[in-house]
Amino acid sequence: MVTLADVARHAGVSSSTVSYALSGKRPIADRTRTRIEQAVTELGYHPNAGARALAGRRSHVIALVVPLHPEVHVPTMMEIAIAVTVAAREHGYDVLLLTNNEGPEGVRRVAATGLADGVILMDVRLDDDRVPVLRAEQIPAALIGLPDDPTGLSCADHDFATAGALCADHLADLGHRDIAFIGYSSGVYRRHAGYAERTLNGFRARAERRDLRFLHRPCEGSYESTAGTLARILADRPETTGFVVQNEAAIGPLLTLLRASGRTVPEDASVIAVCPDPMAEQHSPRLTSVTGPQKDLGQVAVEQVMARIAATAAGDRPEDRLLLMPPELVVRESTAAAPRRT
Amino acid sequence: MVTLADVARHAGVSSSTVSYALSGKRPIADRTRTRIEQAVTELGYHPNAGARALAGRRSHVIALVVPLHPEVHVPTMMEIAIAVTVAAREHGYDVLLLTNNEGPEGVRRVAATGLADGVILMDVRLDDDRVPVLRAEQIPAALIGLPDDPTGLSCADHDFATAGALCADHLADLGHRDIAFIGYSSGVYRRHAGYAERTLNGFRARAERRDLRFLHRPCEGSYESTAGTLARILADRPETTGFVVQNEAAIGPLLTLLRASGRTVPEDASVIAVCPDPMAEQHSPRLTSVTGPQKDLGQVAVEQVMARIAATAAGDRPEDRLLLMPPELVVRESTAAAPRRT
DNA sequence: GCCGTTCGTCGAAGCGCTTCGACGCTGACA
DNA sequence: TGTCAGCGTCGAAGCGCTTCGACGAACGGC
Repeated sequence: MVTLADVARHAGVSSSTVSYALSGKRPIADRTRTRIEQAVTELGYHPNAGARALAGRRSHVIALVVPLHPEVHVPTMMEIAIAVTVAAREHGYDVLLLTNNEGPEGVRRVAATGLADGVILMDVRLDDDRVPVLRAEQIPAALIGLPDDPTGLSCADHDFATAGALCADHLADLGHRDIAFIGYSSGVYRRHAGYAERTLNGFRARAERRDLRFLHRPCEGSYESTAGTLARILADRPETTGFVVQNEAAIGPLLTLLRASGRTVPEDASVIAVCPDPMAEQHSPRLTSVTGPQKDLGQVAVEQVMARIAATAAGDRPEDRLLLMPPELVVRESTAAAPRRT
Repeated sequence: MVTLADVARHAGVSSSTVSYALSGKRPIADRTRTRIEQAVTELGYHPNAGARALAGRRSHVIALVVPLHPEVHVPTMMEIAIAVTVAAREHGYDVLLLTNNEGPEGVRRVAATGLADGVILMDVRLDDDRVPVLRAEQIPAALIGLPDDPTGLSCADHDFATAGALCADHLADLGHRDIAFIGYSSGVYRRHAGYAERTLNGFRARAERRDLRFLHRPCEGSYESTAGTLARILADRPETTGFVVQNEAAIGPLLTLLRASGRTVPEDASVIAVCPDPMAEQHSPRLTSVTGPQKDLGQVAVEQVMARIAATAAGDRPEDRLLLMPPELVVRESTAAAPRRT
């Protein structure tokens, strides 16, 4: 193993000089620096992470807590996770993967042991039991999602309320009067997942303002459950012509079932999905959809933890940030003017 | 911050005694140990990870390299990743998330800096450029997947060749003579992803032995591309009655399209999927499928790195292990006896 | 009753890095 | 010409933990 001292000897300087040359925290003469850099490559020096963490009181690692619920849409989550690791690397940070099955204790553990300098929480519930831990231990953190009380925290999320409102507006503009909102399974709502509740609330408020009649139906997402959900909707409200779907798994079945029931999309029924663009693109017909960029969410979260880590290290009180990213509605082939009433 | 020394003072012993009491590496009197444990909880002591890594020459972290290719099935990958972190925790290890966009250099980096004690590689290609790095730097590693030359490595994977053979046998047993194998996009085969090639080879060998006629068609998995693929299959070989699908994304479209073309599954066409059980369950009709357990793969990989880390630390040469997990065929509703020839 | 063990504990020496204070130099300014 | 402010470098003191060797006490065997 090559150490700092080896590099120093090889370059004919003291080890503190090498340290400063590599960190840039003090000015070093150009000649000296190049000599050191050369020694580094010649010897193949890699600074020891443990020693660096110990002496510098920074592990250069952030923890990412990923959800385990079968309800979350895994590719979406994964896209955020990847964006987080990539963004973290740009700050010289690595990402520790934490699952939720250790509970809040896991978060405390990695922070208390100094394994991680900060934490990013995904799939934040309104009353999330990890949040009190963050506050009590003053752990630099960023949440992806919104707890009920975000004071003292940095949060980023899509503006799902607006997303819901956009759906209502779009269908109302097209002349639809009876809408069905097909959501996640009821467990998600019971768990108070913010994204589900906020979308629904945003939709509901705008729907009422626009004089829409609507039904909200949770749905497991399997073919059978979607069939049941749709059958009940059509039985309760046969005049329904607009569908809002916020459940990635239910989209495919819904389209198949509508077709099977003799309804053509978009001539007889309009479907608008709250889902990522690539997913909207791959169905047939391509779906009008509402979404925000996942990647940016991950990046923003990283910036937020970094800011909090820096502030905490400097002894300042970190600034709270709350960022709701505006969603965009993309009109594709699955929505059209409501059919004339018969 | 509470340190070992604080605990020692509080318990009235030396800090080395505390260290030994907590690690169990030397016998400590019961009375002393309980006193120490009490001090630990009273003070809320958490050992500092950096110091531990530095002094103990072990970071207690393994790196998990996840693929970025859009072709891999994300939920499957994530299931393995979760299984890995859970299994690692049981060994007192945490998991560092690495993406492939740093290339082989990322693997070298985490190992050389001592950030990670070992590495788990997912989505291993036959000629994987990370493998030479593992060998050159003697990095304790476990591969999920199979490179062309596994000497000096520990590998675990599903036995995809057998999976392919099971598919051929099942359809042959049911009397099908003309089979179409719908695979991943051609990029996957070009990339020499082992799982794709091995399944196909296993299928091909058994198909020939059983006198089956078959076509292999790569497929992107979108609705449109699946439609094109199916149309071409039926044009080239209209007498095709059996379908093997190894492409999670193509399953839904394929079923819809078969139905649309007037073929009932399983009466007119049998479909067998190489995919995880939950996915097979959620289609309609439920799919006969072949798969092995993802979770076990993650666990096995963790055991393998742990073994190699231990061996390396003890100065021994780690033992190579190659584990191919036998797949299982579950008959559900999508396969039946071939229709009588007309 | 003496020796050799084993058990339980201590002290000290690092692990490889960061960082603080100090110090010699050069150059600008009065 | 003397002074003072950087600049560039060095030495040393830790960071909090593990681990090695040592040592006293208790104990069994002859």
